Amino acid sequence: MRTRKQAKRRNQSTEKAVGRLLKRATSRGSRGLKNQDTHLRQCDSAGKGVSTGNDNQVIHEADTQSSSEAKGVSRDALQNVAPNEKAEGGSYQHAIPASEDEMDESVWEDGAVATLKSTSSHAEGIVRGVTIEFDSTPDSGKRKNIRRASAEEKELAELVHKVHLLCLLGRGRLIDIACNDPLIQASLLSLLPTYLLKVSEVPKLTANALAPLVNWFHNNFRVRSSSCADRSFQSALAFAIETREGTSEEIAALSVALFRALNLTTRFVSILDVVSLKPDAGKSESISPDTRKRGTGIFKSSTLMVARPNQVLVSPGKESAHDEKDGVCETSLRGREAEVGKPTRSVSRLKDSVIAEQLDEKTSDSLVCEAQNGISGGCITTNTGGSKRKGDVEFETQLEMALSATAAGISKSNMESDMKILHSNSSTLSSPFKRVRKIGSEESSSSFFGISTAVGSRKMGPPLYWAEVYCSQANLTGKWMHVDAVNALIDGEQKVEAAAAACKTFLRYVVAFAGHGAKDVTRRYCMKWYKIASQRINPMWWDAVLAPLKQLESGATGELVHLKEAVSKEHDKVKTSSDPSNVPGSPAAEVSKEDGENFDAESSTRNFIASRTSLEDMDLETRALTEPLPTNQQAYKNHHLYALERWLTKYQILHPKGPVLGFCSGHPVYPRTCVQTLHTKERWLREGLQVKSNELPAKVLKRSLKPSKGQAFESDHCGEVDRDATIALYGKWQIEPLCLPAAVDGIVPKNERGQVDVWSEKCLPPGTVHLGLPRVFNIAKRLGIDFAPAMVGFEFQHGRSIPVYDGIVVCAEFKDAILEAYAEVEERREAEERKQSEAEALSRWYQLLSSIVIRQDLEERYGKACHHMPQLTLENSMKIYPFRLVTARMTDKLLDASKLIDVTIGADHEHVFLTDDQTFDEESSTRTKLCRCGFRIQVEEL
DNA sequence: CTGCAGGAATTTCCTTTGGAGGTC
DNA sequence: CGACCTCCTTTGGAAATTCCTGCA
Repeated sequence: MRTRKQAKRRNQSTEKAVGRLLKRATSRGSRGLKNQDTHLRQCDSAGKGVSTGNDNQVIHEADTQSSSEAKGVSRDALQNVAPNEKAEGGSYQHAIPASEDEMDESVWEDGAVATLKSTSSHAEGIVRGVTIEFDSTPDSGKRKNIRRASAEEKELAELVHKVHLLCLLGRGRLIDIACNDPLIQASLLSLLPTYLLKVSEVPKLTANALAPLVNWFHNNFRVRSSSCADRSFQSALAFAIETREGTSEEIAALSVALFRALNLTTRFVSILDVVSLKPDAGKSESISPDTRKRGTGIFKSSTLMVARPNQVLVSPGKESAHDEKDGVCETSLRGREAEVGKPTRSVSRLKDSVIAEQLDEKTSDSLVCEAQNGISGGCITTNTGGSKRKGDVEFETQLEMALSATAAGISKSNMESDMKILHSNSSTLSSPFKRVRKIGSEESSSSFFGISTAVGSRKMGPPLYWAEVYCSQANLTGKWMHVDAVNALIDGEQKVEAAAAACKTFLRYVVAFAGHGAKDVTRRYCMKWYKIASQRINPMWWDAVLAPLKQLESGATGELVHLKEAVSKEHDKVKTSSDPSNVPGSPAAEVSKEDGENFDAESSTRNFIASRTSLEDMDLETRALTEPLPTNQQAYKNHHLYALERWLTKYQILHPKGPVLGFCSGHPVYPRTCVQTLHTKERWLREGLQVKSNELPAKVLKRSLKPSKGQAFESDHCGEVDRDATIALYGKWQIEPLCLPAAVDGIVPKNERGQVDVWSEKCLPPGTVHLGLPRVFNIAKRLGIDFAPAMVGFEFQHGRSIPVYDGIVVCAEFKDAILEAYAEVEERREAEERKQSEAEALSRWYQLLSSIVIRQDLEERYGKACHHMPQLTLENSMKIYPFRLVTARMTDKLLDASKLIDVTIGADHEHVFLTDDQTFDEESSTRTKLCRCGFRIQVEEL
């Protein structure tokens, strides 16, 4: 729109200029054209897009003029140039502008003229530096970028995304395998102080037990940014052990190897930082390597800087909570020191460093203390002693939320009472919204309370790799514990998302690798699934890819877990709560179903044995069902769990309309499972379903009948007769399997158009078959069998939708008879066709050879002087002699066409082509035959 | 600076049941 | 005279998606 407006404005100004041109007659006649010229050049520059921008930049740098001065300079420059013009032509001295508008215009025009005419390099430079295109360039450049990605580009981007995913999966497996390397594990064990070896002996593993180990590791291994790409990952790991430093990937892998060496069930977890699924996102993504590089650079140095103070501050064998706390606090300190120490490149780094310096000026001690105070609370709640309790609490809240999200009956009363209270308390609708907001903020503040300012700031790189250690005692059911040895973080799964987000890394795929397999554990780390859902690949594909890997992973880590009765009950609850949410086609729902079944089987025994895998699946599923309500309305547009009525489409309805799960901006939030897609009767029919009798339409749409161009006037006269045409829509619950009238007495039941719509086999009336054969209706007609044309769809041609037919529908009893007759007829037809084509071939050969004979005849009669006989080929002989030249006299001389291939009769001489005189050219597959008389013929062999 | 809401631009999806004129 | 073939104006409008802008 804006573009059009601008174009319009430009046109208007051009028109004005043309008008003036006409008024001012000859002296300034070129003005309007020049103006147009300028516009053209502007357009050109717009077309150039980026390159123009660069040019300008170059000019800009050369001039060392700020853009704000450009206008002023331009005028000055032009004024400077003007005298030259005067001196040369002098005709411009009358061009004193009468108004502001005109002055601007003259400046533009003269600018262009001056650029063209000026010979002084200095002036040229200035003028060029001020070239008018400058103003238009950024705008046009921006506009050029707006161009949408085509379907092809999207497809390509998706392919690239998939390939990248597969590569990263492969990489992850590679690392996982390297972590199992006995040599690497042994080397790590040899470095480990003996007091830490006892970790493996702890029967009931918790986060606390891991803390000293993680701290030791963190203190002894540092992150280096650059990697040596040449060597294998195993040797890179060995080198990293030797030097005690490596890439964050290597360090994380080493931590995994160490844990595995200690007999801990451990996974290598990685964020698959895959290229975007959206083609245009490549542009924004292209920045990300920079950020990444920057991040890792700082990260690396920060870690380097930390090592020392860390050793001073943290003594091994301390209480885990303190260790953890110190570790975290120091990360922030590290970042600060790193910034001071490193030269800065980008603006943000500059900012960071400024802040860092400011921070540095403060007393670092107090800072550290503050940080410690701030963080320790979170750390303690997260990690010390409370991990078990916290897990329980989490589990309970999640269960509650799952129930409220899905099981309508249970939570409805509570919800209603809540609503009543809310409504009685406030007259406005905004209050429920406020409440939701408040809850949300409380939640977020509490859950992220423990986040260190460093993890999740840009000072550190995105946490791309970490380990997951199975802690049997971390939860009632056992838990996969997030262990980030690089950043000395344990059980910080909630912090990962924020940390990644701070580094502009999307948490789209978090994959855990073990036992040569892999499992998607994104749910554990991603709290806002709706934000990443659209950035992930089609889940069907992803699940299919992961299925075999998941099995491998499960085989390696999925030991059986003995559960207490209480736990199993809770899981039953989870199962029931997840059942109503089973949306067909949603893989998550399918998983939950399977789990439910598994669990049924398992809980039937008294011991309640479940595998770690199924427990984890259940945990992830619970998380999937317990996402907090988003606070912004737009998040509900494609939210997998919740829906707002305002985002429903024309063909959607809420059924049942409730329960209300909360409010967003005053709008009630419903479970997504209540959203039903409606269809017309015809549409349901297409799927082999029909609307139950006596069902009223769930929704009635007004069809806006478009009056066609010819009818436009008529409709004016007729008023709004056609306007109240409606479309009746029905929902899934109003549908039953299609029962069409069965075929009776060999008569096919037909629709009002005398045909059968065969959208699928389901749409066939009972007792009939679809014979999708060409020309079969002739047979049925001939045999006197009742049939109906089978319409299989529509295609658009010339602005109309045209039904597409494919064969016929007949009663099943006639199928064999028809097929038999059809085969017979088709055989006859084919024989006929073959005969025809043979006859045609024969006739063509005949024509060809007659033409050759004619030629020969003519040659002999009139072309005796011509000694060298031109080569006759099939092609040019056909070109030379049109078929109609074949005369009756010639035809007499022609024998059987098949014989004529080898023997051609001339007027007085019969050519004989002996096999000895034949040559064959392999390349062109042509055989050259020679008669003793010198006549030569080339024949293409097939 | 970031996130959100609303609007504009653009793409995708859904709908849908030829006929006049010429030739054989 | 009827069967068959060819050509004609390219859907087209609503929903969904994406991008931009202004605002808090």
